[in-house]
Amino acid sequence: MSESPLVLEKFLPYRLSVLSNRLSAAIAESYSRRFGLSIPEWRVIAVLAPAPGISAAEVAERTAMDKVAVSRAVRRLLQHGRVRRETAAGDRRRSMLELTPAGREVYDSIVPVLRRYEHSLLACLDAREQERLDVLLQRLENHVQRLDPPRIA
Amino acid sequence: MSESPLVLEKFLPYRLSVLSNRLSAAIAESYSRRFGLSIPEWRVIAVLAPAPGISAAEVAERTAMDKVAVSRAVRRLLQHGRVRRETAAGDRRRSMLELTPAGREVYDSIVPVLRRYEHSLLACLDAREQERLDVLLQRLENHVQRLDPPRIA
DNA sequence: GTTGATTAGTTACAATTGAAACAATTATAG
DNA sequence: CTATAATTGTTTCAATTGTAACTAATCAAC
Repeated sequence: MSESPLVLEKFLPYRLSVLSNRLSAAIAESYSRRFGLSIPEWRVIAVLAPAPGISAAEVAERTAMDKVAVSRAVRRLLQHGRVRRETAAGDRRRSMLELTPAGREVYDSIVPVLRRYEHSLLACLDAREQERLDVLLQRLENHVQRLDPPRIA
Repeated sequence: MSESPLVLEKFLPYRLSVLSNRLSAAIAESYSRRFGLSIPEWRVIAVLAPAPGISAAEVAERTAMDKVAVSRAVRRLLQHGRVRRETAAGDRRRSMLELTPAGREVYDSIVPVLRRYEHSLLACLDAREQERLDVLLQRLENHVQRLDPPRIA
């Protein structure tokens, strides 16, 4: 019999999961409805826009997606004419990806909406609190990497 | 052409998503390896432990899962003898769920491990910072609910 | 150069998930 | 009562995802 039960609503990883899922769902709904984009597709677009010419592996790194997910997202983006792919000169395994004008249009339509949404989300915090949140998250982000995974008996 | 690109690594919903996914994956790995539990199954166990007798719908509410996911998790827990189900007296649609001794054992094995993990996660913040994080998350949690979803043009 | 190991990316198959339709029971309206 | 609606939970089918195996190209060692 455990002394005090673990209350899910107070358990940090669970709280982050619920909050994050709500946000992701709300956001994904908007660009899915308008452009038929999945979350992985949007993420690929988001990193290609400011860094044209990077490879699929680099996309995977920057989006925290695995290479299979990137491959599938890229294929659909190619099919819809939103991304262009060339083979890298000097290494024919590597691809060079960039947005097409159509892809750029999608990006340009979505960015201001997401900015507004983030803004209205953060409206419940004043400037100092926003700064604190940023610092705290950064700390957690760095720390999680080095953390030993939990091990059961 | 958007004035300044949206940098994914600084976009709050994305940051929360990556952080939360890392945490969930690390945690799920531990109880999956040891007990063959999925995340939904663990969540069902976690809410049944302190609230025996609740219905599937109540489980869904408390875990932020949808009823289909609860149904499937419960079925597997029943199969493994970790949960017991009765029909509610007075409403034969409703089920009454509770952990079996085997289910309770699983719970009791996992809880201290998750506590330790949360503790070592929070070790990168001092007491005041932990308090701040709690307040900020609570504010965001409340706020997100009332927020209009983002709408693209 | 040739062999073996690595790396980039894709494909195939299984497992998970989500949306909609469904059966069974209870509640509501007349 | 009876008909309609609403609720609880399950099932079904399609889409998404994850793991592992795979192809092709490059690198490293000798």
